[in-house]
Amino acid sequence: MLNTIERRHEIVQLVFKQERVQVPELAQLFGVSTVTIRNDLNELDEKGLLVRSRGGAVASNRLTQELSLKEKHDANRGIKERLGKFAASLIKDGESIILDSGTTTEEVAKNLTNHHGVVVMTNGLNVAHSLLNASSVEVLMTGGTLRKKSLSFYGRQAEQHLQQYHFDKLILGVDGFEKDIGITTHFELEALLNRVMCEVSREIIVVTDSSKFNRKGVHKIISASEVNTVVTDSGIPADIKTALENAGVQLHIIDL
Amino acid sequence: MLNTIERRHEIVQLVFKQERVQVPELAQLFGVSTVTIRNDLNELDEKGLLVRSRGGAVASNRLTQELSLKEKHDANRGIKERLGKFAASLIKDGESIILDSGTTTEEVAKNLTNHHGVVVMTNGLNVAHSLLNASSVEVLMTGGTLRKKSLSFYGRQAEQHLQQYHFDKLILGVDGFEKDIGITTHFELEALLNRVMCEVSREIIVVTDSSKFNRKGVHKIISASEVNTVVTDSGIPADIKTALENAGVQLHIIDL
DNA sequence: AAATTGAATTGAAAGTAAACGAAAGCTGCG
DNA sequence: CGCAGCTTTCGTTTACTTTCAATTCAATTT
Repeated sequence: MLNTIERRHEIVQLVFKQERVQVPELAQLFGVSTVTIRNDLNELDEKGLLVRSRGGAVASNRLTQELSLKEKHDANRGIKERLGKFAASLIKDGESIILDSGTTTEEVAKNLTNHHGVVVMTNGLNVAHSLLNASSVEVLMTGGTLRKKSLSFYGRQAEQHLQQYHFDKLILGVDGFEKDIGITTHFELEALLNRVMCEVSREIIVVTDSSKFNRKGVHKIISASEVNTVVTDSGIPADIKTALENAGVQLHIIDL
Repeated sequence: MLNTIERRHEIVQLVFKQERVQVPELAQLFGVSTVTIRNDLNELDEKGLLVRSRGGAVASNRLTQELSLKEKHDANRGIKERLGKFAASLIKDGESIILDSGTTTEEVAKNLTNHHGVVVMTNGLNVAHSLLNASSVEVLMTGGTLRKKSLSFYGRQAEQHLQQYHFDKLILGVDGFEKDIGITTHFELEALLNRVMCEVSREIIVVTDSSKFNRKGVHKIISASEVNTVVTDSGIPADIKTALENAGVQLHIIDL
């Protein structure tokens, strides 16, 4: 039997997943009365987490935004968690690093709570958020213009800010990784900023689940051979694996 | 037998691991009364380490926090909401503004969702977060060094970033407001940044509940006469009211 | 456009489990 | 000893859910 918060949590998830829900459907699903469901829906509407409609509720934009992140999370969550955990282990106490925005790097951030004296620069709101609990990690942020879709900051200001520092390591999440073209992304400003990140970092670590290989976005960040280290899962295609090894890239492959 | 700190630590781990816990379950597990467990859970909820629910607690994340049944027991919350709403009405479509960090300015942010073409620069993580829903508001962030206690960014980088812009209005929340000394705060870097904010804005609007009058912090931001507009509640002391009026400051007083 | 109709919503009352508050009891420490 | 910080007990209060009746709503049919 779920309590109020859990039930409402589920409702929000459900509304997000299927766009709309109906009162009787929910009542049956949770084994409570329709009145209770109506109370829930009204409360959630009040908080802006969904929009009430007669007979049920529909998703609100806001949610779609906030959860678009969460959802991506779901698809490969398990993998990303493990990649994040491993990537975090590559960071030593006392180092200064850049954490790119994105769900994978967010997982890295979550695993930095026990690191000491680490300085983390990021352009991702979610990353900064995850680092709030890491009491001995200093958090810097690039600032810039917020792209709400990805909860991250871009723009000339962010780039200028980065150029005034130098970091030990950069942990980069990517949209696409092809062996000939290199690392790519869909959003131009992101590519620009990522390029600056690469410039001001001694070591470039790419963390990505294997689904990103042989995919390419429009905007190139850097070529594959410039990457120092890749953390990925065992789904990595064989040809890319050998190509990276030949290029002298250090590969860490996490078994699924 | 575990001591309080150890027990609470265990509780947090447990909540994290199994998503939810229940009071009787924990009471039995640790061999203490349910009242003690409830105290623990309430403490941990305050600290944001979990979210209290009736009968137990659930793991903390963005969603559950919003769902959290208990609204902040901040006595001034109601006032702040109203001040925020009013201050937001001072902003016209198309203007560019700075929103200082803080709970009061966060309330302003929440009321900007229906403004169009507004550009908001902020140094507050919570402000940025609140503006995620405002689809036609562009959000800029100063970046800088994160001060976790106040969820906001400070430092030279933030100041430099601001100096490259010019804004129509600055909405400032303050720690202290004295008629002779002016606006003050407790944290030096905040004072420095706020001073830059004042420099790059045409109009300075201070939003504060009346409890801040005749309190002073260590670091002065600007003197009272430099403020263009003050939004506060009717608890403002009479002498400050007349002093501000004489200084040509525009006063908006919200009735309690 | 008015009337009809069945579903959805609202409001009030009641039951139950949980939470709260105050006072008293423990425990360890200077 | 006496204080401070937890913890317990116990009586009271609150929160949540349900039931049931009354009302509103939306979409037909007349």
